[in-house]
Amino acid sequence: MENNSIFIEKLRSSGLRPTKQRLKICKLLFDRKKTFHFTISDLSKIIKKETDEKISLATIYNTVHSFKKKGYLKEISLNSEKSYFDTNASNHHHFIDESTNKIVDLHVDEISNIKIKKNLPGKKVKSVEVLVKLENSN
Amino acid sequence: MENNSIFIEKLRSSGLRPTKQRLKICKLLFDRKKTFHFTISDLSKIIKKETDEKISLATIYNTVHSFKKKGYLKEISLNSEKSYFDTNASNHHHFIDESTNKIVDLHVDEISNIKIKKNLPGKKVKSVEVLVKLENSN
DNA sequence: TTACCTGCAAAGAGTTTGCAGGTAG
DNA sequence: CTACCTGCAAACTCTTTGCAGGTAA
Repeated sequence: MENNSIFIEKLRSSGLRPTKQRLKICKLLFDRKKTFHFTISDLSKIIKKETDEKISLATIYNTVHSFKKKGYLKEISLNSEKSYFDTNASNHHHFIDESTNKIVDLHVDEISNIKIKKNLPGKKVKSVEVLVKLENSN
Repeated sequence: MENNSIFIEKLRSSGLRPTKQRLKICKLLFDRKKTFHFTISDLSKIIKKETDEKISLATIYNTVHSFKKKGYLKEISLNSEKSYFDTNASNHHHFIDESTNKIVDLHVDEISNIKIKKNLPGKKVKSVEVLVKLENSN
């Protein structure tokens, strides 16, 4: 499949064979400048719209989950019926606008340094995620 | 229904009539010293165990959601298949132990003050929620 | 050729809804 | 008496799984 070598490598390192469907998913997710926040059904709809084909849910789920496990995608902790994923896998936080349900990134240098003063025996901090909920300021 | 006046008031102020089932739910949720973190199915199982009766899911959902809307319960933003609720409705944060899925409160004075340095036009901050993910430190 | 992949459809899990009979006010 | 409530079951949504035919290596 020609010269999508970056995507092929991403797939292989995630334990996945590079197939036509998965390369399509890669292109949609990673061939963009800005962070992309999506749900599985968003992704499925975009695929159907942009191409005329449709990739089955099973394939989308397994590809997205493999990328998440490998660290190429991050899952966002919202309280929502759906799972949201983020193509920005670096350490950062989120705004969620509750009037529109839009998610916006909040970089670590846009928030004061966070220090946890309590710790639980036998446990260590794996990650600290901040969710800033927004509402209209009318 | 005798002297459960606090619960009756909680229900009425949430727009709900005080019924036997709802008073039972109130007792389980609010008649305790420590914060209680639960899912709807946890609550349903506890009711079945503690009493010999069973309250239908419809009733549990509508009562819990009314309490949440009124601000007596908080919903916790985890990325989980289920919704978690918290009987501590004050401003605070959470630890989530990913090896056991246990939730522990993190009080605001146990974390450094958080300052958001970015703001979005026309929006104001409604809440800031911190989720600290834990893993075993062995 | 072999192991893995795809698409489909069915199955699961959590949540919501419609409805007929029951209860608070 | 009326409006609201309960329990049940069906419906919905999102996600996962099983399987038969297809494809990468």
